[in-house]
Amino acid sequence: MPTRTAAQRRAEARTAYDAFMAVCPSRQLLDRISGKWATLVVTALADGPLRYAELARVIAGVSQKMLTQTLRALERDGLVTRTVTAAVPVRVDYELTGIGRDLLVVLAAVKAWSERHIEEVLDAREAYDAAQAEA
Amino acid sequence: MPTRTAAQRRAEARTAYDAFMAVCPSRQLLDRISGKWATLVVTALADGPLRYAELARVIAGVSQKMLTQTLRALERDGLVTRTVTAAVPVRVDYELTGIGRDLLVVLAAVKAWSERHIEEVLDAREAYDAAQAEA
DNA sequence: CGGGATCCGACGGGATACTG
DNA sequence: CAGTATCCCGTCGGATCCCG
Repeated sequence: MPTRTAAQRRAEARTAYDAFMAVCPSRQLLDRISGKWATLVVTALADGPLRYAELARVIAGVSQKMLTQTLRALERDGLVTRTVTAAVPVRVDYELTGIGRDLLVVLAAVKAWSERHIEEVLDAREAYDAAQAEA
Repeated sequence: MPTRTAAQRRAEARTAYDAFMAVCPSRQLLDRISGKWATLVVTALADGPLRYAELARVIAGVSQKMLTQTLRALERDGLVTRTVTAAVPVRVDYELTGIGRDLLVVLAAVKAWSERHIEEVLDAREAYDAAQAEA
């Protein structure tokens, strides 16, 4: 059961969305799409559809619980499609939607940034911790 | 006390960083910078330094605990500087560093994406929930 | 003003076991 | 293969009180 009716939603929609506002739905969305697992899942689907087990392999260390949970949330938000192929055993493919590919561009930049700047951050941490230790 | 020595870190650094790998430090960094509070704090500092109370006001709904915790983490990672001006009462300013401004570009895109696509996502959710309800 | 310290509930998230 | 269900623990995160 949705917490808001479509009419209520449309009324809200007339005001600008601003994630700095506490109750703005765009902040909830920000909470969703930012975050480790969403970022890794979306970027993992960059080169086309993947099966569940393939995703689990690409994203090393993810538990099935978090993988399933994240995929469901992304599917519900219209960012990923879930295609079941009846067979034995069953085959399930996940693929980015149009809007999902749009998000991919943004999230891929975040992931790439982490990988590009991790060394500087590691050095900064070392310096910070050293300064704290002497104090 | 750091969990790795500088020598160990440097040894690791010779291998490429890939956030898809479970133990890669860049995934820890991804975990840090992705996430609601980090994104909001960094983007809030886009137009220059802000005081603690100003940050708390701009980022509506943030508790002091999370604001302080997030600011400390960003400072430790070298993304934000903390400047204390001795006075009564004390004045503390937070400002993005060079690398912090670099991150801002990426995170601002994430925040903007949320605000731009929230309506489509809301519609997708409604459709998804409706489909689930009838099943 | 800019926090630190503490308590506590809620949820994130891993491990394991079971199913169609 | 692709999940679901359950247990369990750690952390997230808010509320409150206190301090320099």
